[in-house]
Amino acid sequence: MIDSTTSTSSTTKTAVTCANCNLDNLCIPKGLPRSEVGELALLVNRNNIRQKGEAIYHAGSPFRGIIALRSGSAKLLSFDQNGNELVVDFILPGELLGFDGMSSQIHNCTAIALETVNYCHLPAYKIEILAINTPGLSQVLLQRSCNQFDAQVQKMMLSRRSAEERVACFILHISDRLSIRGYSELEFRLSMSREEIGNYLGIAHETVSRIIHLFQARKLIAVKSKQLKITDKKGLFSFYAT
Amino acid sequence: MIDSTTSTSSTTKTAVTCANCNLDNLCIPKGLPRSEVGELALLVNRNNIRQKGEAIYHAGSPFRGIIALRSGSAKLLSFDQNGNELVVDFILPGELLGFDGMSSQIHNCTAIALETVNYCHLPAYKIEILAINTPGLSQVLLQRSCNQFDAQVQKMMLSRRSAEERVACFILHISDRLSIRGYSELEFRLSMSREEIGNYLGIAHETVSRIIHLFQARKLIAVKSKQLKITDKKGLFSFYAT
DNA sequence: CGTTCATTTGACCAGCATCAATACGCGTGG
DNA sequence: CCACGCGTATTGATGCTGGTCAAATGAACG
Repeated sequence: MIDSTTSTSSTTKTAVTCANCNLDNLCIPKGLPRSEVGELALLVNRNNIRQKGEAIYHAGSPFRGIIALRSGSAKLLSFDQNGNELVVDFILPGELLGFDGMSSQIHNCTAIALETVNYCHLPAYKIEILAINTPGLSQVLLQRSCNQFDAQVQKMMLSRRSAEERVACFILHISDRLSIRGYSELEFRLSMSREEIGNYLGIAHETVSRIIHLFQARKLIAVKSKQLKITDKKGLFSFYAT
Repeated sequence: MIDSTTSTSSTTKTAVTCANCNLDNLCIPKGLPRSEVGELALLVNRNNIRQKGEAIYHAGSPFRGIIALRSGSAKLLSFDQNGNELVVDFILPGELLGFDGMSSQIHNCTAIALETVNYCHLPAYKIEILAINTPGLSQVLLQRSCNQFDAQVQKMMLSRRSAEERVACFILHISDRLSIRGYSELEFRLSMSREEIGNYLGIAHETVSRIIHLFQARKLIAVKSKQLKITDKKGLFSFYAT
């Protein structure tokens, strides 16, 4: 649940606002004029914390606004009628979250922290205020939400491909997203389990294991538990060029 | 391509505006106060026509705005790196189109008419004007675009299910969408080919044929070429309840 | 009335799910 | 510091779903 009363106040250390946040080129303010970033900063709740396994919001709960992950990662889940989890997406630092509740004002997905997360929260009612005072923000949010559309098309593409191609693409996609945010693109930690990867990609977790093993045998990657190192990016890439 | 110079002027018959259009509860104006609908009506290009097989816009072309289908249907395509078509969605009368270009200002999908279509067009630059004068519109567009997100989650669900379940769900989904728009929910024409259905559902067109045959044998549906009649809706429905 | 494309139907087999057993990693407590 | 236990990951064996190839039938259109 989004609940600012559980937030750690940011006044205990140097105040971080949107204008000086290290994510300011990735997060909501991207593309906003500097003056409007200032206005945005006044409306955002910062330093919300969730531990691994805790929910950021639940499916069925009312939409409370848009969330920007500052650190840590999360998974976005949906459930089928039998209660089976479906991993809709993984959310990495600097990425936005919450669009699944904007249409109906009720979330149809659940967001769970995969490790300790720290996030900012732009409350829903403030979005409406901003839409009037800060027309640029509406545009930015609209573009961001349509970004999700682009991402979904990519996912559909993947669902037509072989299990090997899906895993290769998954690894490269995570790598890309991390590198945009300043992390190493060749060596990182997969914060999600094999099961969650399989669920996300639509393949069995055993298949994920087998393919990761195969990629190691082919010297494309080196894996130690959740730590992953890409040793032959071109080799991995060649999977979806064919 | 969106090009209002090829439009048939609406002045030749009784002027249809957003306020008296029979789709006004489904299209962009849904949820807008009446006064704002009037403003919207002034900015929309009406009566754009495309014949079967013609493109409404192409992937790679600049985003020109949001489109609302007044009649006819269309398919939204993407292409993989080998040039294979991927049917991203089918668009039915009263539904909106064009969000795939909003994020980057370049369309990453191609929209093709499946039969003669008549559509309205809200130009991109007018969206920005409206965002200032008509704050409600931004909200509506934002909600609509996030609707797409919800729809994509449903599609991901489908991609985990068996071919039979996918076809059953596809038929029921089309039925629902048509009935919302006042068409018969039990008898309608599938304007797309088996190939396109298969492409959309991620299965081979032969499999689509086989399953449609199977459903007929089980008395769930009656099919004559592209004409389809649902004879046992509950039976079809039971597919994704299990 | 023939040409062309869409659809149907059949036969075969590959990819991946599923089931099962084992190994590994990690935290807990002795 | 090691032993135990539980969850995650790996690895193997088997079978089914649905893809692919091929041929036949049907529909649309000039």
